[in-house]
Amino acid sequence: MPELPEVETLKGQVGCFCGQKVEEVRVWDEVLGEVRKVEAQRLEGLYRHGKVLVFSFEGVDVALKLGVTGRLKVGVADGRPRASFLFSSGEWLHFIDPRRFGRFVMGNGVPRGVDALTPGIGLLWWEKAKGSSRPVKAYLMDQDIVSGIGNIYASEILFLSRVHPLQPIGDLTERDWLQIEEVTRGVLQEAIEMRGTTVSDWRDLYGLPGSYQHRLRVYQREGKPCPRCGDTVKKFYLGGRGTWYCPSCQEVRKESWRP
DNA sequence: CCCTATGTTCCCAA
DNA sequence: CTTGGGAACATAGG
Repeated sequence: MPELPEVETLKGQVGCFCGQKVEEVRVWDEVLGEVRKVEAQRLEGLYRHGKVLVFSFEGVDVALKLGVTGRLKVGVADGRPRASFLFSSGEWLHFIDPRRFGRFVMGNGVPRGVDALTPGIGLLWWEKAKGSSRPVKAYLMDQDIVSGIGNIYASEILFLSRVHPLQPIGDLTERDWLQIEEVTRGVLQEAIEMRGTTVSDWRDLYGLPGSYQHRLRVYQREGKPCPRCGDTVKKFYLGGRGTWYCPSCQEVRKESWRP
């Protein structure tokens, strides 16, 4: 799951716990034992940086990294929680995470790259891409440059930008990057409005799936027709991750001159 | 049994 | 130094 739109969805929904005190913490997976420190503390605010949701308590910030299958559920837990929090309203907030890659990081979580919804990321991408031959898909997913984009949205953003996933980033122009920024913002905002993408585990705070999966153009659509030109969507692996694209719409561009 | 899967991090090699 | 591949983390599902 959890890329930027899913985490933003949770942030909005968890907002109802702001101002409340944590009456009790139950830890079912001792790896997460440190999170007991929030007991008896008031939740003062919530913010999101990339894929990380930060709970700001009176005395400490707790950054939640959801990993692959992490999610939050209010009320009755569907699945076995790794940790549960009782708030003063009497409601439980459960952290469910079958693959157990998620973590609570105590203390001021160090922000990494710039959040993907920050205006100006196109120019940032352009500046940092100069002279590099990295494939653009890996670059969009590099959380140390711009944080929040994962495997699903990277594929969709590149399709809508008409850029091949293997495109060397140093050969893209300023204009290309500004276009990619615009597409990125559009995709992420639309996915937030649709409460994220449920292709397997993702559910929102109330246990409901998102609906952006119905809007996917290429992700996990190998062999199906491209929604723009009708050609067949292809798949390959990049960095161990499935990568989908339309071979007609997304061609690798190269500079006309080479040093 | 085999393969795949929304994330991150580390090691190794070209 | 840069980049890609693979493994590890751990589990579920087709």
